[in-house]
Amino acid sequence: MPGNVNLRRITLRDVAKEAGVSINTASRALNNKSEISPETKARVLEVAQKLGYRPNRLARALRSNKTKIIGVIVGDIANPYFAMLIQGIEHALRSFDYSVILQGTDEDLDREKQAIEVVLAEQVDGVLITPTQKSIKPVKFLIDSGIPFVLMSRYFDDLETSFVIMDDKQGGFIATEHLIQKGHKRIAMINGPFHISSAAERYTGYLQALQYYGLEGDESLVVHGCLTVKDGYRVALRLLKRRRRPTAIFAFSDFVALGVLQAAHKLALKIPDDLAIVGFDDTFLSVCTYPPLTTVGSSPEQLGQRAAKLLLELLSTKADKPVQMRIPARLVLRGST
Amino acid sequence: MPGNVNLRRITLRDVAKEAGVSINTASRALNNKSEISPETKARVLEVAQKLGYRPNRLARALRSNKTKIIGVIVGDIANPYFAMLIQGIEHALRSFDYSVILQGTDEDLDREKQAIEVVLAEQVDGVLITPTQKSIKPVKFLIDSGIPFVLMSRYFDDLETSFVIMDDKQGGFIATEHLIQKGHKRIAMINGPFHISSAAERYTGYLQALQYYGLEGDESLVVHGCLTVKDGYRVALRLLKRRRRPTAIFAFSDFVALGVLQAAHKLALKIPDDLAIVGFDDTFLSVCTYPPLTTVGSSPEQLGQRAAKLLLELLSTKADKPVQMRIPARLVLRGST
DNA sequence: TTGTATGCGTTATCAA
DNA sequence: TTGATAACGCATACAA
Repeated sequence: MPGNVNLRRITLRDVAKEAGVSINTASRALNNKSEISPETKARVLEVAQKLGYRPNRLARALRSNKTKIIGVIVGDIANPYFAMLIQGIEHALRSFDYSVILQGTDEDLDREKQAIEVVLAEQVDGVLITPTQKSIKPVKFLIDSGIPFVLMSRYFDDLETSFVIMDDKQGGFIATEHLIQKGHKRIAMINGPFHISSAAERYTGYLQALQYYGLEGDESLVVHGCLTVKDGYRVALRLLKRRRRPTAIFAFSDFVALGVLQAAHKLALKIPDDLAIVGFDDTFLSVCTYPPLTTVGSSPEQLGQRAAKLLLELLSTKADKPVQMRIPARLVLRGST
Repeated sequence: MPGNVNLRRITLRDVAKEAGVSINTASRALNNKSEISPETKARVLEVAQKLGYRPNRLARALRSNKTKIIGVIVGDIANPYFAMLIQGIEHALRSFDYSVILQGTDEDLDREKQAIEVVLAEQVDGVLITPTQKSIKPVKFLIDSGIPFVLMSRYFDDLETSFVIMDDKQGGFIATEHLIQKGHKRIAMINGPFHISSAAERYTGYLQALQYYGLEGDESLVVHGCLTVKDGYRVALRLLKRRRRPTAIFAFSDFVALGVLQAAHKLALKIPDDLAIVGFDDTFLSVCTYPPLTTVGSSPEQLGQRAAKLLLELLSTKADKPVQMRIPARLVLRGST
């Protein structure tokens, strides 16, 4: 780490001069181009090393139209699900010399548009986004812009884009199935906002499981629109105070399940005896509670990694046909069921 | 949102030509420079608007040596404390047209060095960092590099840098004082790694409070080195299984306190009757548990915001003397004490 | 295999 | 008040 405060930054020109070659030869040496003799290349590399040359990414980006930066847009950074997603992305991109510019939308449409404008303004090479799905417009805008992007966790049925999502329908099914097999008959679902594809699909899976096992659904046991711990707490409290209360709750996410757990504790219900709870996403939260949460999914980190890798492929191959991945959900048994 | 796929991006030259002025006049108009007639300026602005001109940040950055990007380096993005910190930063920077490049260190020294190299390579205008403090080197390197930066949450006693931290000593004091006033005599502390300034200072505050109120400390009730929920769980379990177990635990963070809570539930201890718990940081976690956590601090979001604003000031004023802020800690009473 | 020269889109320095 | 022109550091078409 040569920390040269005063010295001007070493440029390619410096390296070239010192190595006694043209600036262009130096460039080729450093970029692993083929048309160059091994000796020259070695010499240039050595000099570059000696001088502590660091390419100016700005200049390179300006010239090559590639910033090596990826725009990442998620709902809420403080939500553990997104935090883990981001970690996975960062992890996957690190080794490929890509950086991440982060934007949060707070699940707000205007903020989503704004976030997209920002990352486009930064001329990122690609975008990873969890769309709010409050409108299809921002994503359409992304398509029109021509920039490669991958949707994460959510997708649009009527839009031909690349995405990496969970198999949410299946996830909803196995979560519900599990509760049924544990003997539960009154299974509530505290679901996310219905315009979000994952919420809609998990709900479908829930219904299918009930039907498959011959249980009749009870619409009054289903609440949509919950995203936060507070939502989960509030709704669970209401459901659990009913006369014929549910004996099991399938929550949209671990985050929401945390609120359910809180409500259960508040009402002094024993978990899982008085109430069984299944979360979703398999975030670290699910092992942080007492009892630990039974949950469905596969680590958000993995989803983030896959989305990042997919985007990189899209960037390199220029393949124009969208790639769509559904990660199978699995049940992670812990103490809450 | 004019989404022009095919069309070449509008440049300053286009605007200039269309407005019938020189490229340079156009530049002045768009950058609010003074030496320009109001009419010309108005015309240029209008044309720019009509054409949907977006300045190329890369070119601008290359020329002006200002990327309008801030490097943010934190321990662990998935830790709610850091997640909230990041949110605060993002929030504060958004309105000033700065973007954020994010790097996580996992509290690892090599990764910290690497992260710094990355943000420097991206030529960020400034850095916000929560140093691992496993070594002073990375921060020294930052100093040598000449780039403006602000330490967050942690500082080095023997280093003259700008920082924004909590008043951790005071925080440790009031947390402990609160427990003492609740009648507790055997107060354990599950502390963070001692090389981290906040851990060291909270411990000092803890000791001072004990002394101030005439309680004698018991070294066996103090454990350093805990950062995660799992750490908190493991250590709390051990402490609580002792014959003479503590009746209160002061945890290094809400995150650690979550583990303590888990252990308490596991042992079927009633909170706060059998065991009182105080967390630290006032993260959203503290309202997500049952019972909600009494905690100390002031929202990490605020700290992030202040650090970001301070950095912006440093960037604009070029003031060379470090600015150091200590945010007073306050006790947030909730259900766990 | 190597070097020369040009341009990426800005901002800044000078003259006009 | 304006305009021509030179950078910024790099990559690349083309010539040698």
